Amino acid sequence: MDKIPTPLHNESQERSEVLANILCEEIIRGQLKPGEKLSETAIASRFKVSRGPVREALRRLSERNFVDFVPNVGARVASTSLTDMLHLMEVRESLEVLAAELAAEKMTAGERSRLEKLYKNHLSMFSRERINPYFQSPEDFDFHYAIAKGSGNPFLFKILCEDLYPKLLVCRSQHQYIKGRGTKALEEHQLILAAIGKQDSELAGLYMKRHLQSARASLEHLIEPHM
Amino acid sequence: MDKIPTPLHNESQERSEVLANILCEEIIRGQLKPGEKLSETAIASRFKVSRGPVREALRRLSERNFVDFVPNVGARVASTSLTDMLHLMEVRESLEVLAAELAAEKMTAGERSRLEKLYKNHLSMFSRERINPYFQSPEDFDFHYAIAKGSGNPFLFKILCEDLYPKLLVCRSQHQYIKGRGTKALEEHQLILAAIGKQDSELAGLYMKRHLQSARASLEHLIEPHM
DNA sequence: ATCTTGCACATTGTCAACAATATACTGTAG
DNA sequence: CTACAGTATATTGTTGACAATGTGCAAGAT
Repeated sequence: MDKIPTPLHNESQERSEVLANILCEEIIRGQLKPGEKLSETAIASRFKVSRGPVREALRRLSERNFVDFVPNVGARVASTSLTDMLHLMEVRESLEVLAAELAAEKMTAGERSRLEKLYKNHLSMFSRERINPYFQSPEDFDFHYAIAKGSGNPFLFKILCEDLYPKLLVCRSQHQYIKGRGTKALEEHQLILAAIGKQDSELAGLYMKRHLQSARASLEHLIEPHM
Repeated sequence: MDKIPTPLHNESQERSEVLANILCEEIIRGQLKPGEKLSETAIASRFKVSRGPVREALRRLSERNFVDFVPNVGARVASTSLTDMLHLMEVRESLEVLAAELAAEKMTAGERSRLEKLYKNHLSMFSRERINPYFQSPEDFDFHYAIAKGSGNPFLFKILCEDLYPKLLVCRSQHQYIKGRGTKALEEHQLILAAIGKQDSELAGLYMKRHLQSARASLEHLIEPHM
């Protein structure tokens, strides 16, 4: 017999997980503003659930640093500064160089061809609508996801894709940071792709380093004037 | 009026946090075996609290990957293989090189002298009781903590000190992995310390890389035979 | 003998009421 | 008018009961 799925009820997952995902999404999309109070009762009544699942969801988000949590006071949407973003990029750079090196060593032929297909899709997409800023678009992240996965290191993957990238997305939405490093980023991807194709680990790492360094540099330029 | 603090009640923190810390500690110490079931009711009655705080504590631990959690089934102590440990060391290496480089650039004179004092304590301690394996002892981690802190990058610090190190401790306890790389590790620390003292970022990174590579190598030797 | 089927049990998920703590307000003293 | 104290309110923390789901056992069919 078919189930009739309602937004929150009747799902196979537990409510607290669904809630955490929804709230996380809303924080990333900027619908929940940084510093905004996350009242348990308010959220509970909004989603028509009791406070129990809400509390568990908020605990999870706090563990992942999407909300600041103060005992007996409550949870607020974590606000991330541009300096935070710079720190994140610093860590990201170091980890993605490792990911690129490992990917060059360990990716299977199938994974490599899929990465190439991904790149070609992005290329044709970008040539059609060149206004669209490529850097840090969902497609840009796709490319980096694939490499993180290809590293074969599940911890590396988790830190990059489940911690760092979402956090960067939050930063971006909180600062309307939409950089149009389109063509340049694509060219850099091509170099990385080629190095991985040749299974040249050092080269892949080097190009990845340059790729992210230039991204970080353009971010630093954005910060300097404000100081 | 003075409060009479009972183990769990009357603390300033909330119970779920205290519980999470206790359970985390027990997992690290190996008192809770990998794969062991963590029944909510059992834990609740053991600590004389209701299941609510226990659930929240387990959610937190699951978010930090100390327990595997399956909805509607429950939580179990996460079991980590030696391969996991190798993956962790891979990530650690990359991040600590960054930390050492940043520490060399950014540590204040005060922080540097404190690091040196730390090292000298370890040195004298080790010369007294040289049986004690230094590598991965609490003291060894102290040194790395200080460098992670000195990097000035809070995210880097969090990943290293709150995610990676605890996870490594779990691995160690689950495999009785106690390596006695004592003198060698201390010598390596001295090189790192000197480089940081000279504020030579590249050199500090290089020595840190070698330090962790040799640690990882000795771990790999441990794994090979089992394959 | 082995595989299903159904029931009983145990465990987890959710809820609503109660207790403890923090916040906001109001009135008073300086 | 400002600063402080005390109280009222709102929010969070905890609890025990109830509902939903998963697990294991036992009886019967193949």
